[in-house]
Amino acid sequence: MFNQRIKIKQLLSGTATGTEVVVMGWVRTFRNNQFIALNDGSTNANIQIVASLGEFDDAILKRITTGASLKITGTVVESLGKGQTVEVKATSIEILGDSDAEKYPLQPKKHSLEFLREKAHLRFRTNTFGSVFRIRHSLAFAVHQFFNDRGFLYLHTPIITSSDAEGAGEMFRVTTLPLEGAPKNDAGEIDFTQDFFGKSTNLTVSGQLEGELGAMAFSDIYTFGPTFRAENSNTTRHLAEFWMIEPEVAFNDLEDNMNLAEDFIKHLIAYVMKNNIDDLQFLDTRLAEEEKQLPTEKRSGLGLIEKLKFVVENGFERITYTEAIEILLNSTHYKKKKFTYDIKWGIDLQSEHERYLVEQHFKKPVIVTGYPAAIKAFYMRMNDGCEPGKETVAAMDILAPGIGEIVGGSQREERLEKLEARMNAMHIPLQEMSYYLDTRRFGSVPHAGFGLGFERMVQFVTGMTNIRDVIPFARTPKNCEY
RNA sequence: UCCUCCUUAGCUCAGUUGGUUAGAGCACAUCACUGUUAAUGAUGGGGUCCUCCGUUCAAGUCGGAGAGGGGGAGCCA
Repeated sequence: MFNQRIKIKQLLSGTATGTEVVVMGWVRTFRNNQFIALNDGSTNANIQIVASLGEFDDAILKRITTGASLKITGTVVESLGKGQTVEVKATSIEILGDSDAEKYPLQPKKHSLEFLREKAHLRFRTNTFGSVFRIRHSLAFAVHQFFNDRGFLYLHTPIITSSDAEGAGEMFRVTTLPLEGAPKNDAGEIDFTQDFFGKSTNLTVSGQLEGELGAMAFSDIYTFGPTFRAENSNTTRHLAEFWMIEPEVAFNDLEDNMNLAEDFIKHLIAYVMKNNIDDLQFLDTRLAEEEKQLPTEKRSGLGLIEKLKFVVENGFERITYTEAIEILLNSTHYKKKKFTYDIKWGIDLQSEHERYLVEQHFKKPVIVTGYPAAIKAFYMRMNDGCEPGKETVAAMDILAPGIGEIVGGSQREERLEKLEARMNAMHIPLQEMSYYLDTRRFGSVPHAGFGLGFERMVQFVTGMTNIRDVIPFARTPKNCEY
């Protein structure tokens, strides 16, 4: 058997001195022709391998370059140096893979995130991305743990869908028809009856509608899968391909929904704080150094770990849309005319408004409920007893410092007549959505759910400011490498 | 899609009112040193100044167009 190695994380967590070990990994630095900092991705901490002078051929030593992969056999010993408590005194060094020092792009120095973004296949080997992607993994695990512990069923909703009425954004078409000379029907339109599925299909923009179908049988379901939006969005918080978590719960109202979302977010953060504290500490330090470059007013004030701790330990602020508008209208920020966009009841809150509420006014996550019906999706439940012209829906958005909207959700409209009326008003074809309306026809129940953008959650927990740095291979307009 | 900023060595960046041979640190190579912590010291190699067009005696520097990237906005998660 080739692989009898010990992982560096395990080795560093208390292997007795004198133990014979095999370690494998990639060279981070090679100092003084004697000291190899070896990393295997299990942790940012390197194990120092000592290649004592005179014990190894120059031909081997020359091949120990940054990025090269090694198999080391040796003994765990107490370190004579100051930077580490233990090290491995090598008895054999095997070069598994050479790395041409002149051509290897990563150097033992700080690289810009922009540069590393273009070297996405190698950036995993850096401390920053090592930490980010270990945390991303932990968050994904914690998602499943949270819902499994609560008896939710993980429902796999389709990636390819024929439903185009969700209205969540521009869709990527899926077709096997030829680009040139696609078959046309009598009306001169492309004839999708000849397409692979016999109809027009797209990549999903949300699993919610299918999720609702599952919730109407299993009571509590969640989805966690890739989602695709063909929006021409060029921002630090949008991707064309991203992962979304969408729980859908029968018998829940809006308040249950908010409680679930808040518990969920707190669970994710607490899990990472428990299981990835060394990675968080690395990112915390990194962020603090980055913030030193910023002018005082742009600094966040709280360190990364402090911020996470604060979120876990404090309740999210809960306000209605109407209250939010009042707060904004009464703010000195508004009176000094510092908002670009006008504020009045009925507008959709702009980024600057959300940021003001979260970062200036409350300084913590805020849940805004009861948005005007006119600016929200058809499936959201109409609130009863609204003033005419000021109809609201049982929607809720969770706004987080630094990234804005992290969760969007609602209690769904379970009353068939009201739902149909709303769909008609919004020109959504009832015929195509007949399957969806069936849930309201046969044993409809109050239910609610939300969507959480997984990458935005990773951004929040890691403090990374650009969403392209929290997904292994980002897909954005005009960019689909790898 | 809109606004704005940027593009000089492998990387990070400097480059004066347009002026002669475009610099630094790191990286890389060679040598020295050898318990180093992004090792150190010496020496050396390394440039389509993003591309094209224009202004000028002269363009890395000024103007225009294009490409790529960053930040912000809209759309949203």
